[in-house]
Parts: sequence; structure tokens; C-alpha cells
Amino acid sequence: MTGMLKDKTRFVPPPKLPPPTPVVDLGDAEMRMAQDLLFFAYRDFTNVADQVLDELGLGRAHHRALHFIGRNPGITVSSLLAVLRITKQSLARVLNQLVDEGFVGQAPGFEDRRLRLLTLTDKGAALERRLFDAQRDRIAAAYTGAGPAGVQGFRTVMRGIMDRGARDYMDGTGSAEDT
Amino acid sequence: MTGMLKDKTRFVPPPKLPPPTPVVDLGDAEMRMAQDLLFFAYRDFTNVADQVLDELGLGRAHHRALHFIGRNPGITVSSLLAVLRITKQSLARVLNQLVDEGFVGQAPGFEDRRLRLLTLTDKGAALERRLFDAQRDRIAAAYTGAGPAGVQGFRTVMRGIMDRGARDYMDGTGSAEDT
DNA sequence: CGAAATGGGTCAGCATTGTTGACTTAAAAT
DNA sequence: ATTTTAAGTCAACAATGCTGACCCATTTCG
Repeated sequence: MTGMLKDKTRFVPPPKLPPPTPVVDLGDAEMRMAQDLLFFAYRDFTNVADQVLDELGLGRAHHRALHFIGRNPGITVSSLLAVLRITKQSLARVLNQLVDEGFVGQAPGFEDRRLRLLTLTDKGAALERRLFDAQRDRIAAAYTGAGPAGVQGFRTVMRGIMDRGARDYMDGTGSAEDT
Repeated sequence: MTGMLKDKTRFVPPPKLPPPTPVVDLGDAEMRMAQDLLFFAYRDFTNVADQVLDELGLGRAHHRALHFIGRNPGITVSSLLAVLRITKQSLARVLNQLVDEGFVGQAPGFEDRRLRLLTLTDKGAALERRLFDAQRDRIAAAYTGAGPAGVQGFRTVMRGIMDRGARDYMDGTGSAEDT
């Protein structure tokens, strides 16, 4: 980029700004908006929790683990991996830290002693609570503003966007590993 | 973690799985679900585009830049920074690459020649199109399944979740820099 | 029973994308 | 003429993904 404005001699005509990427269907505009919605809502939603996490030297990945362990006490490592869809190594980093710092507890499975059943300790539950509370307000406000029918629509669309595997997980139907 | 199942003598009772983090309000369950919805929908939505990007050796960050430049032809660097809310240095990496590879064009502002007005080249627009088309199907399907009222609810909730600054941007009202 | 499969773990190294901090340059503004 | 401002650059660091290559302890299966 060294000197984009350097050669003052050559006049570069300001581009005749094209229309925002020629809209083919009319529906396109709606879809583009959806991209924005997802980007901004996700970013700002996660940012809320990030602030709390920073204080503790933890990251988003830790939050995710806490969340899903909290929602699924006794979940195994491989199930957690299936839900998060990350690698064992990525999870290990985060999970070991959570265990070391006493946020997550573990116990071998009763029948199959290879399993490592994960739970939140009191400390972990408290943190998860705190993180949740921060995000909670946003959701609550947004839900209130949208009314019950709006919330229903929100859910339906979000479910429609995610993979079948994720949907199944949410239905409790899910081993989550299938697709 | 070296030997969590190592001392076979000591019996570690399987934790009596506590209920999924004691639900205080009834509303809590709904809010927790929203966390899941955002996580899964966002992840799976972005993944669709990631596959295309991988082929070209580009990442999500590139997609974001392409998207917002495409939506806002002639946007300045600082406006783009305000929308994305990342640092100049982070953006530079990605943006320089896009310019070098001919996806993004630039021209100095007419009145204020310090400005660097960004646009998509044809090549850039084509790529953005391709990325969009991939995501488009998901949205289309989800929207169809939810009906017009559902879509309206989705929008309202998503807007409610994001920061005011993002909302303003979406309304076109926005300098996006204010909060 | 012995071999294979499974759940889990570890070491090492790399890529992407975000961050700080410290400066430079060119063009506006005052 | 000085100060702002828009943009860019170098350097280093952190969080989280990923791959590849192995190791252990159990459980299962032929």
C-alpha cells in the first residue's frame, strides 16, 4: 500500500459507486440483512460475557465448555466434542485449565470406567451463572420487545439455520454426532 | 490429567448428576436456549462460507470485509473499522491481501484525498456473490419455514440483542461509531 | 484368552485473527 | 505554521482452531 496517494499527478477518478452489489432477486436484500443480523447479534452477545471472562483470564472457549457442561451434567468428553465440533486437542487446553482451576469436576463412569464424566463444581456453576446473567439481560430485553410470537419466530428461524445435528441436540433427541 | 483412572483402588462415586444448573426463574430455561440458538446458528451459518473460502486460502475475516465493502461501496477504512470493531492492524492484514489479490479496489476521496474509498472489483463481487449464495440457501429455507411473521420476529429479536451502534448502522442512520 | 476397538490424553507445530504499542506520512483544518 | 486526522507499518503477543503422531487403560469381540 506504500503510496497509494503518492503519485499526485495521476488522477484516479472516484469510482462511480455502484449500487450495493446488484440486487438480483428482491429477496436478496432480505438475505443480506440476515447476514448482518447474525454478525452483529452474535458479536455483541458474546462480547457481554467476554468482559467478565477477561477478569479471570478465561476466553470464549472456556465459556462454551462451562455452558454445555452446565446444561449437560455428567457429559462425556466425546459428547462435548461432538457438540462443540472442535478437536480433542483444542478442547483439552481449555478443559484442563477449567479442571485445574476448580471450575469443572470429573468422575469416571460407573459402568464404563474409561469415561470421564464432567460436571461443574460450585465454583464453576457460580461462574457460569455470572456469565449467563450478563447475557441474560440482552435476551430478556430483546424477547420482551418482540413478544411471544416474535420469540417463536426467532426460534424457528435460528433452528432452520443450524445443522440438523445441532437441531437434534437441542431437541434432546440428539447424540449430536449425527451430522 | 495423567492418571485420572489410575488408582483403581479408590472408588470415586459417580456424581449424582445435579439438575441442569438449578433453574431459578422459569424464564431462565428460555434464555439458556437462546444461547444455544445463537451458538449453533452462527457456527453453522459461517461454516457454509468457510468451505468456499478455504479453497482460496482466505478466512472469515476476509469474508466480513468483502461483505461490508460490497454492501457499502466507497466505504472508508475508518468506517469499515467502526463497523467491524476491530483494530486497524487486524483489518490491514486482511484488506491488503484482498487488494493485492484483486478482490478490492481503492481510490482516494475526491474532496478529501486522505480517504481511501473501498469498492469490490468484479472479481471481488463475484467472490462475494459466491459466498453469499452458499449462505443464502440456509436463510431462504429457514425463512420459508418460519413464514413472514416469523421472519419479522427473528429480526426484532436479533436487533434487540445487538448494540445500539449496530442497530443504527443497519438503519442506515448509523455512523456506526457511536457506541 | 488375546487382539482389536474405543475413550481419553499428550507433545509439537502451525494458521488465523484479534490485541498493544510505537511511529511515519500526507492531507486537512485552524 | 501548527495541529488534527486518515491511513499505514513494524513488531510482538494471545486465544483458539487444526494436523499429525503416539500412548494408556478399558471394553469388546472372535
